[in-house]
Amino acid sequence: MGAVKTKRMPRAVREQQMLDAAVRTFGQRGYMAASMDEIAELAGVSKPLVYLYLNSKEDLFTACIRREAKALTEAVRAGVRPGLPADRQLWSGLTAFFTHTALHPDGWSVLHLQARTHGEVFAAEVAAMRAEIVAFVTQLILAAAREAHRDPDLPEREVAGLAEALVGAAESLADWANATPGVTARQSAATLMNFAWAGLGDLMAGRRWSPPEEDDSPEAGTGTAHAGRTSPVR
Amino acid sequence: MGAVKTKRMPRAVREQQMLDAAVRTFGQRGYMAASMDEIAELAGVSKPLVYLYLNSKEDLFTACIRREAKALTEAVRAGVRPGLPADRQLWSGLTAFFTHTALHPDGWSVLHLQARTHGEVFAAEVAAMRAEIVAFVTQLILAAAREAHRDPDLPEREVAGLAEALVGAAESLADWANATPGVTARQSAATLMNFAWAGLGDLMAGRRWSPPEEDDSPEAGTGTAHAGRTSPVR
Amino acid sequence: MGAVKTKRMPRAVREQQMLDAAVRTFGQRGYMAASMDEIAELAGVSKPLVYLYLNSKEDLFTACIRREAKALTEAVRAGVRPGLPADRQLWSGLTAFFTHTALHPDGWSVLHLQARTHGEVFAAEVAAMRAEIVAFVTQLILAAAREAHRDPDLPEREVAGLAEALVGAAESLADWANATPGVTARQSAATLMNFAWAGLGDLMAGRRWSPPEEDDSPEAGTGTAHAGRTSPVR
Amino acid sequence: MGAVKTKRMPRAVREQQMLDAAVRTFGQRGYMAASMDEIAELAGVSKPLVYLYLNSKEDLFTACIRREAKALTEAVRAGVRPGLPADRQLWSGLTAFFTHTALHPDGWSVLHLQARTHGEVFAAEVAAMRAEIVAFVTQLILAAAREAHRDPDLPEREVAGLAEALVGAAESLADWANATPGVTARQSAATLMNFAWAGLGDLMAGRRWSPPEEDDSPEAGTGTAHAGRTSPVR
DNA sequence: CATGAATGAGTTTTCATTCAT
DNA sequence: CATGAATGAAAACTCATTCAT
Repeated sequence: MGAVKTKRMPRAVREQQMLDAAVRTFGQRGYMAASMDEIAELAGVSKPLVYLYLNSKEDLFTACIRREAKALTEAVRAGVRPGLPADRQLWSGLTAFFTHTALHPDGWSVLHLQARTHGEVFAAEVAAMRAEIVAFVTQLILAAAREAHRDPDLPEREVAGLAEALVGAAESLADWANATPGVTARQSAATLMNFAWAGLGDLMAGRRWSPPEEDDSPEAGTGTAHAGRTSPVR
Repeated sequence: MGAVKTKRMPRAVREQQMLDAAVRTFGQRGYMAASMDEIAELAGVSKPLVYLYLNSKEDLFTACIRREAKALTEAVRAGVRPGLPADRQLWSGLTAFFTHTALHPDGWSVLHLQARTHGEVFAAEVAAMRAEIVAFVTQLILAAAREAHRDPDLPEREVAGLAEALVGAAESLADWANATPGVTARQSAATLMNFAWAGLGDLMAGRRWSPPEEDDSPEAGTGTAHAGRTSPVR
Repeated sequence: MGAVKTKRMPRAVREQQMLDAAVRTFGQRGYMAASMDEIAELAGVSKPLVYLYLNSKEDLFTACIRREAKALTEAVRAGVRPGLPADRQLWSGLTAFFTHTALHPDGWSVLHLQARTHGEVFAAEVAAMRAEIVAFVTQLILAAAREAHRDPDLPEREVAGLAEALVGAAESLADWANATPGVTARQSAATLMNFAWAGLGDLMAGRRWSPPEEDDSPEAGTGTAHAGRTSPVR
Repeated sequence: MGAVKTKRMPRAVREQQMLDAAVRTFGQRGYMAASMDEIAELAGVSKPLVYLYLNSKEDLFTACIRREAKALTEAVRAGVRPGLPADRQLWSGLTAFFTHTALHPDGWSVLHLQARTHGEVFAAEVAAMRAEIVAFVTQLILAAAREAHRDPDLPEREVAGLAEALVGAAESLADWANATPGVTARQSAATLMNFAWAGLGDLMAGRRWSPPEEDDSPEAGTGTAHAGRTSPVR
């Protein structure tokens, strides 16, 4: 099993083998630490062929990102049954998401860790995919409100923030699940539903948690502590 | 401000200057893209001195991680008043967390992005800090249950998952807040409390979201879908 | 015009197409910067065919040099009418030379620039052609002396030097004309005749310019100034 | 004798050693065929040091061109005595030129062959130096006319052409002398003076060689032969 | 201590060249 | 013959790291 010296393959096949090797190497070593030598060897071909087909390290990384992003979004889309109620849709989407990230940890590492730490160009590539998912979740939250026959009086901006939080929590859980042996996709999904869905329900019912009035002084000894985004020390 | 040509400083001070420069460079460029030349110049010292004090690039990076991890945990700890009810404690802890990550974006980048993308050794360093914070949050959740005079009958394992989710969501929000102008620490904290605390409350009241019985077939055609962390195809 | 997809041409024709493409590419890019890929594509054939017919890049370049050298010498020869007086013969030879180099700038670039800058082997190839032309010019100078019924008492060696100078000046002028828009072949030839022929006439009449006696000290402080070709410092 | 492993030299000295090695390598191999490895080894240093001091192959080549151009122009300038009559000035300038090119054949190859065949940027660098020399020669021709108390009625443009021809002839002769053992700088200078100076004298006296009226048809069989710069087949 | 001089070992990338079909 | 698949060898360039002064 593994890279048997198979010669003379059609281009399309070889390209996939190269992408497989690249995703694995980039996912484990990181973009910069991954060497084209290693990728070529893992793919079972010579370096010039990698360049002939994929042009450059940058292009190769971009191709990886695109392929993995497409695979992930399609897995999630395929996992969701359009007709179901909102919570069921969210559940099945999350399950598909955690299943896919568990089956393709290197692809997930490329998307979630590597692509975001190695240049705006790559980050933008992932941001496009993420935006699509956030939009999907936003629709689900609004649908849930409609199903409950409530007018949650939630400003659009807040809904966006909640969707962000939910997606972000899912991403973190995926990392954690991949790093923690024994956690299944269903468990991750259940944890997240329990953690968030009831909170969302309360929110839509108008019950929200109110912060106390200016009681704190974190960042001990610093008067500007509550300033949040005041220009940080550079 | 910055690298004034000041001679003859005690070693401890010089080391801090070097770490300042290193955190900033690693945070902005990434571990591999950061060059020792740049760090030394930014610190206003010669390269051999950096090696004399900090041995190697790896050691320097590790030192950065340790310093920033310590600073972050201490900031959070200092923000929490032990006597308060659990929700207030969580609120103040989150506010301290978001405040600190906003004031030290390069340090946060080193901890959350760079350390996790450049080798197991560095990742382990951060994992230790994270474990501490997760433990703290776990205590809060249990305290909340006690305060509600309920026995939520939550298995330890599930509590751990919830704490993970909460911490993970906070991390994601910190990234998002740092990348989105105009979001204050208080706002981030409020969003997260609204998003999660009610869900936690429901959970502790015994109301939980129940997944449907084995209805899904994610990763179409693959029987191992529910296997979560079964060894992925390598 | 150019590489139409015409199949099944006789070998000789295909070879000429390849040489056309090669001369053009070598002339414009230079020997090393020219890639076999580019040449094959410009010739409208596949790379292996180029190797089948012409063996290697070196052989291909040599073939280019030979073809262009032959074309140039034949053009000059064809331009000269054997029966005319020496000055008229020189004039028509020069005109033919400047006309040819203007019509085939890439060929001229290959001969005069590229072949001389990329290795002894190629330079020798051109040197052979040049020797032929120099010999022809030498004959013309001697003929001119005979026509003038003078015995100029020119040592053979000096005649050789003069022929060299004339040919060299012609080469320089050809480069200059090719780089300067608006200069015709007749103009170049006229400039050179005016520049040199009277000088030659005077020489043959025994009037020569005499250098002063050892007055100079070029290459200040170096006693070897008059040494010309003594082995230079290596 | 040669590159003894001398360590720890001041930067200025090492840079000259590197330029020496580079001029020699570029002059003999050509710009593209010269490898930075070879240059570094010949200079007796490691490659990184070459890059540290001279940035890139392009910059290194440019530095070579500049240094050699400066050396050549200064050698010629130093060889000319301002007070002398024009022919004596030209004689001493030519002698200095041929002496210098003979003593520094690699430098001359870099200037005359390599720099002109490897990119506009380099060619421009040499063109500047050449323009300076052509201007100097132009002044000499005009001075000669003045000394002869003649108004040669030569249009400025024609004088420029003659200066070009003279400089071009000198360049060609320098190449030839460097390739032909036994030719001294004085001999080259004398040949060129004999070849050209009398011709110039005749020209200034109003005696010029007149081409016959449209008698020729070089480039046998081609009707466009006399067109000089008609667009060549591309 | 501080610093300029110096390098070993690696990186990405390109190209002439060949074979199997 | 024609062509797509494939590579050995080398090139330019970079960087963490170390001494001698």
